[in-house]
Amino acid sequence: MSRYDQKLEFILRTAARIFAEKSYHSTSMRDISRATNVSLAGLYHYCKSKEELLFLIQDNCFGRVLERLEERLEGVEDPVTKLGIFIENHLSFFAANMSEMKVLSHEAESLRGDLYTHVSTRKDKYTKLARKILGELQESQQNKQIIDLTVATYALFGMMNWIYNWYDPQGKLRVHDLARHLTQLFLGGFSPGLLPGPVSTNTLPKQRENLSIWRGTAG
Amino acid sequence: MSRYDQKLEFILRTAARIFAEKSYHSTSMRDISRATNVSLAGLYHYCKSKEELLFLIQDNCFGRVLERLEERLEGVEDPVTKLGIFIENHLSFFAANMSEMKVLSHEAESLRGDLYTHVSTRKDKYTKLARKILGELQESQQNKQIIDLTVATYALFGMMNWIYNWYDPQGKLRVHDLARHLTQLFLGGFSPGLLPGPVSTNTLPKQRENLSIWRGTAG
DNA sequence: CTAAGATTCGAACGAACGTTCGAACTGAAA
DNA sequence: TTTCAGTTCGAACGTTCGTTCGAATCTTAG
Repeated sequence: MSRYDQKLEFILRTAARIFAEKSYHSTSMRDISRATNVSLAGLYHYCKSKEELLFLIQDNCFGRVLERLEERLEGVEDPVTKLGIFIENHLSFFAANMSEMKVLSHEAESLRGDLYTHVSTRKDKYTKLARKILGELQESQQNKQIIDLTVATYALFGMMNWIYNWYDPQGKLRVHDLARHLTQLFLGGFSPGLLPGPVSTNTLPKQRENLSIWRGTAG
Repeated sequence: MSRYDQKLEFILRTAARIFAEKSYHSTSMRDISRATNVSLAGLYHYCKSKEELLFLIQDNCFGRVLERLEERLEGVEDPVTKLGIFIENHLSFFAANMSEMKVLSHEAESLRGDLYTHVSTRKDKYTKLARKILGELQESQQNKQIIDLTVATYALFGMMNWIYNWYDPQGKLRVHDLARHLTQLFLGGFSPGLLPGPVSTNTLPKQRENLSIWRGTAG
């Protein structure tokens, strides 16, 4: 690994940390310059723009997650095992690279043009892989079609990606236990056996309500 | 409702839409001026700063969600029903005010100082209410302590709040059905009856791996 | 050593930012 | 009509932004 690559990686790591702390758009190149002890102009020897920094972080991130996932899924047939691997892979990467993964989740729309398209395509591939696993899982059961596949897929990603809002990898809860809990929650639910029957019909508003956030105007 | 209040609300609505589209920090007061047809200086007759705009959006948002939730929860005892109401309330507000709720979820850390504290306190109250409901639900069952309460709470919020990344209120899937699916998924799981047993032990990496996003360096 | 490329940076660029200020306009009360 | 508070805005402020450029410094092959 060349000196150039090492320093670029150091810059990307640092940029990811700051992007995660104060968001991409309110981080200045001067912030990154200060944190890396590389002069403002010097940064542009390692990237052609601030946006490329964000792109490189996101692209590296996705590349590694996908790469490792495909390795781990090789030869596995059982859908339940597949899902377990998927969740474990996603969360352990997340926990080991909180800044980068937060940037990946939170700054999805901060890229524009080709860079955005490139990352979105990868993201789509990743999402579809998850959806496929859930589809296989559903097929392998008797009770089919209970829960919409799209809803389930995004619910899974929501559960997993939301952790950047609360999870502390240094805290008491280990990543592996977190993955176990979320897998169990997703597969078996929070209170298996309970039917949410009365919820779905009795508690609905009986008439049209004003659901607007703002007082006194129609929603 | 005075003319002043009406115009302020119009500005807040518009600002929320733009904040949701291109994020708070990359939206300029000039963008809001252009979209509202209020001059740049004119905006400052209705707010004292750009940050106050964000605060007013978030605070109004939370106020209404909490207010309506407390109304609907009044007198309800059954934890399952409570949870159903909570999810339905959250999601229907989300769907009816996608921009504002996206801003609330996505720009949580964009406020600073007292404004941040104020919104955070409200958010905390809301989170604790959800946690309390889940606690009661867990108490009312035999199988206790299966899933960590903190994990479950944040998983629920992750599932719900993530919808700003994919859900289209104008699309085929109705909010009520979305709420039903998510409630069912959370309570009963995606495939109730399946034990994720083999996942938790067999598929773990047998040795320490490099989990870093970056190639060639230690994680 | 010398030469040549790779790396670094101080200084500056034009553009865009949030905010302010005083003047102009408006509408209703007197 | 006069008055005055409420509302609007053009113009400008000081600051910070991403980026560039030419020169200086460092590294290494010959």
